[in-house]
Amino acid sequence: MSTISRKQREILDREQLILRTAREIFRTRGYLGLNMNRVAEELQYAKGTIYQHFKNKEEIILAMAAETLNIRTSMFERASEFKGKSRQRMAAIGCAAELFVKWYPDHFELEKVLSCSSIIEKTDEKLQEKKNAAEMKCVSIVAGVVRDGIAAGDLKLDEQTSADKLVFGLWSITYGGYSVMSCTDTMDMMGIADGFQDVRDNCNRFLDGYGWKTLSTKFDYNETYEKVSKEKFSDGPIRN
Amino acid sequence: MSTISRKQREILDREQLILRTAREIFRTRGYLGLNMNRVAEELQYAKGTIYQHFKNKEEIILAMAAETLNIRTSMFERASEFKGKSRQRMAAIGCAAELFVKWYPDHFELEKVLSCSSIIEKTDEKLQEKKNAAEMKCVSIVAGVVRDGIAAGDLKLDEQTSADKLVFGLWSITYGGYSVMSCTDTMDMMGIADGFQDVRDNCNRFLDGYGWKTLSTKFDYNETYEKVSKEKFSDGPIRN
DNA sequence: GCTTTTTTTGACTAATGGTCAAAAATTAAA
DNA sequence: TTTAATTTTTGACCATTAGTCAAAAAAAGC
Repeated sequence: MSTISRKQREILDREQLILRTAREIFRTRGYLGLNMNRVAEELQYAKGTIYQHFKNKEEIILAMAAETLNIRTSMFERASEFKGKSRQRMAAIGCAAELFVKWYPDHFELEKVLSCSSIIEKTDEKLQEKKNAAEMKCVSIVAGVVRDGIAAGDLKLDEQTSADKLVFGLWSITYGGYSVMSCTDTMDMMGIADGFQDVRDNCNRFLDGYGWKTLSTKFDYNETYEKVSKEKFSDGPIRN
Repeated sequence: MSTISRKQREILDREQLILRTAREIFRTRGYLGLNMNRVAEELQYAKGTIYQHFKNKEEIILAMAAETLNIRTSMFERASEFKGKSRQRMAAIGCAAELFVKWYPDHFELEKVLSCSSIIEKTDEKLQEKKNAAEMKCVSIVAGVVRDGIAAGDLKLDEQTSADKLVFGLWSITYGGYSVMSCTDTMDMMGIADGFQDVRDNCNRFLDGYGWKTLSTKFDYNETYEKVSKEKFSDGPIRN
């Protein structure tokens, strides 16, 4: 006999159902096309029932983002377990980040919406913290590899440079790069043809700048990407 | 005798008035707090009159962004005229970018809103192109300095690296960095105290990675920032 | 002056957000 | 099994905002 009733289970399952449906609506019609009426109609529930689960559509979006961020976390975790020198493990995480963007292209759109302050302000702080926690985990995985690099003597940071600053830099290059990529106009304008490759290379040069061994000018990290992709992520995206 | 009538002038001026008012509303109440009713009420015009100028609030936001982007362009132009070696001129543009973010903090919020595809899709393509043109100018100023660096022999790029890729990288670091900074939660999470300094440093290390002379490990570019700030931007923000 | 053209207005419809009392379903007690 | 108490669901309802358009007002032309 389970600890929760059949009804309770039903309600819990419905939460997933709502998120799945909302994801589909968001994917096809975007932020402005997603609304509580439509979700309710699609699922053949009354509007009030949906409101029992989420205060507003912004909370649905936040919950969806938290969901995919958790997937990203597990991808980062898996990547960080790649066997190799510290900088190769960093490249492995880069590979995970790249695959994540390719596999879950909608996630970025969610993030962009949630970055608007008047939108995120409509959501409950508790829910925000859930998303932050997921992001935090990702950050700490990256920071862990940086620290491993330092411990192994592959990377030496001076007084002014903290491991966090380096993580911040990588975050900026990838987040910024993928953001710019999501606007084709800007990409054309900049004359960037293969954004993914350029983000890789820019990360590498950045790490070269901090002198993290082995420098990308001495070692082809694209090979590592290939290897990680095969070894760790050959199953393809996790669907839920 | 002017070529346009008094009435025509009045209408043209009102466009500015609308943008100024909308900016104030957007600044205090954000995307969701800005609406055509409020703008009309604030200006004591009928709603229909506002609609004569802008199809919807998204177009107002786009127009505001184009306006501030033009200011940024002129700041970049001024910075690129700084007398010094190529890499110092690049630092000068970094200084301009930093001051722009500090002086016009609302602009980033506009950009975040406009990065949401379902929002930007509501606007007229002609208007989008106006904003893109302003951004394009900024990009080409940066690309110009990169090319100058190559011409002067301060920077040597290999086969796989185009000047554009380098610009893309700088764009990613600054855009990504400032984006992350605009969310205090993420900053705390990452343990970043002085984001502006870290963006500077990360840009420098990135350029070091590409070997752009003089390396930041050999030269203090913070001094250049100071100098540029005094020489080129001592008047403070342009208000309109 | 009068006529034509342009501009402004705000009442109107439509769509969405969000609430809540009543109805239906479920669970607990007798 | 029946009845009472509790929980969940429903959709009518109100408020807000988007967007339209015929009529009124203002401006321009003659």
